[in-house]
Amino acid sequence: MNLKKLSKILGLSQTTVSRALNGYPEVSEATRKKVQEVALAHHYIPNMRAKSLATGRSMAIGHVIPGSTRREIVNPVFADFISGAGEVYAQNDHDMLLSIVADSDEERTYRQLSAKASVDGVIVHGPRENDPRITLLKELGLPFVVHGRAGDNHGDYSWVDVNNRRSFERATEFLFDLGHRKIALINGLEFMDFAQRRKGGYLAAHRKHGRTPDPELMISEEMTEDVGYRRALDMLNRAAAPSAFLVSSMITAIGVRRAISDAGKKMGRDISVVIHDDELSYLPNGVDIPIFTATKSSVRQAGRLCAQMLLDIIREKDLTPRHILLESELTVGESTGAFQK
Amino acid sequence: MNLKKLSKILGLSQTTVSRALNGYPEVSEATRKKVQEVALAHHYIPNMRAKSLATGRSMAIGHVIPGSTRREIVNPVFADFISGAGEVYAQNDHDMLLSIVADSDEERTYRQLSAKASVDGVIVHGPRENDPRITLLKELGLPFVVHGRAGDNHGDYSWVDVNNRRSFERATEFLFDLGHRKIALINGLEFMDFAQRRKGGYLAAHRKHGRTPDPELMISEEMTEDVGYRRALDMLNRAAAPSAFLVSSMITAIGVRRAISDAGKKMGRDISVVIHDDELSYLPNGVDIPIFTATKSSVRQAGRLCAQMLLDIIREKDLTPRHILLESELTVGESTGAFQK
DNA sequence: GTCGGAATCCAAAGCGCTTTGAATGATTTC
DNA sequence: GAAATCATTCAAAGCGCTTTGGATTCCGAC
Repeated sequence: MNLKKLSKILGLSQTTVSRALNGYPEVSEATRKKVQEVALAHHYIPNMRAKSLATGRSMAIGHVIPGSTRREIVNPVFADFISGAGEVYAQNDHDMLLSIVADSDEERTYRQLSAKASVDGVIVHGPRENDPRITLLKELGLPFVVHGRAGDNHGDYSWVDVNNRRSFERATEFLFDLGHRKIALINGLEFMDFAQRRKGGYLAAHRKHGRTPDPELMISEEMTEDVGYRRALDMLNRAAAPSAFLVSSMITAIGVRRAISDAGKKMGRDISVVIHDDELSYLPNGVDIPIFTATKSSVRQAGRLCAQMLLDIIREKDLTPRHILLESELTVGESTGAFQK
Repeated sequence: MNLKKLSKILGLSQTTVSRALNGYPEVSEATRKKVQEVALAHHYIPNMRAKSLATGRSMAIGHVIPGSTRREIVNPVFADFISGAGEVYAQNDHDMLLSIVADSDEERTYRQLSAKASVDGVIVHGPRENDPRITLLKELGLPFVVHGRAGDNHGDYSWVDVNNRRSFERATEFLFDLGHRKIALINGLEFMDFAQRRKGGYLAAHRKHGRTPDPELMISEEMTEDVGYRRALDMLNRAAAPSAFLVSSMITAIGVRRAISDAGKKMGRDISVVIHDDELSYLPNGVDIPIFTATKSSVRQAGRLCAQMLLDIIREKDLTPRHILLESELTVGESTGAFQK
């Protein structure tokens, strides 16, 4: 079923049928009703390819995910993010186009997405400091929203971010207040912007308390379970073992917890742990009482906000930068306690 | 830059330029070379909307994910799956279209996807027994591949699945051989096909050993960490506590491990655990020695196979059903040991 | 009566590509 | 040397929709 056939059935022109269905005022209410009925009865749904070509809008948003070296796609954090974004797209009748690409192909992918005209805008994931993608997208004139920020110069593009620096500063201070002095930081990959900010917060808190952190206690790696396990175990076996861990992700923290347990210690009593909790659906931080003390911020909600912001930008055709800075909530759970000599 | 301009620059017709770029033989090598050079120099990439309309192929594959009640999308297993599929799409110049929809809208979404012509085929996720989506897709004539199977009648559609029944039968027998008799099964949601098959394997092993499993030890729920924790803890506190757990997912197993630890027991010594390991990138089952004894099968690889199968079906225009049944590997880790009286 | 303007509707152009069917030279065949 | 063949190239139609720029009809107003 297509427009041509449908209008033949109705005895109307394609123009009128198209207008009737798209809510234009130049068509009488009587005919509009009739058209809608017949369209429904014949399961008529406009061919999107044709519609896109005619309108110049593809009604789709692109998400380009680094897939090989940096395995962002498999990061459960990402899954929750696109789940939130997808909700918004569904409500607004948009599609989500996912491209999983090797790092080296990233620029080419964006260029293609823009030239092929298969999307109306993109969400940029996992920004690094001074991320080249941002310059590229501005040059291409393709609307975009960054999930996170890319370095200090973040006034001239749109983004949604968590106040990572503040979160980790507070978390570190919280541990200081409990009496901890040797606090390990198990962070995400060095070149990720959020990791830099979190480190910044961690360092700021140390400065404030007049202390220099032990560089051996600060590590930056991919946020997998086994990294958390191995690194924490290593640290716990050192002479200058930490009494507390500040961990960038729930996944890594699960590894840290395993390490603590394997080292014969008890989390919350012998060793304190504070995590950043993205409120992952499949890894909730306890049900009534939080398992981990955490700086909490829903990444699913961030996905919703990014998507909504991008759709607004596209609809309003207004590229002036918008920003949303989310504050995390510090929730105290069972994984922290006063420092035991 | 578009075809029209490009052909004007070249002093050729659109026909010739199009053919030169698409590798048709009716164009001399000299002109083809020239065309390719100029196209590259001007960053010419054909507009996909127009190309789709003209060819009738959208070069995109749809993945429809239940998003609200059943939160499949946020299942980390899913993330690894689409990562594998995405690889194959990228190699074959296809896009991935992700639709996250409420369960109630699922049928409508498939109809739309088909009518809107925005995809050339779809992957069906999380099949239930006698899944209505399969009938629908056949009726619509939209090529598809199911990840998993939907009940016993699985000869007449294409699928890629793990031999779940056999996996869990072997795993159960493995525990029997170690002397365990009270074996708990912490399974996925009842109506999911894979959960049924795993239960089937678990029951078959029991029958073989002439034992009836305690129904209180068999649970079916969403595969989150906290479900694993709460259910395992409940069971461990019962009079007739199990000595071993058979767990459907790494995520749930992490909760089970936490419960065992909280119950003051040691996994591998006091309580044995066997899991199904989908080889999730962010939750690897140990690096050298496996943490958990597991029936192992890479879901990322399953994603690759599904994608490749679907692309083949579309390319060959041959809808005759194809099947791949993957066998899992039983790897013995540190989470199992002989039954201690 | 005629005119102007609403209210409806329509024919046809256009979105950027592929593809059919035909034209143009160049080359071969008899 | 004319006819037939081949290698290249092109003009134009078509994919299914939107949208521009009229047409047509029907009114009340003058």
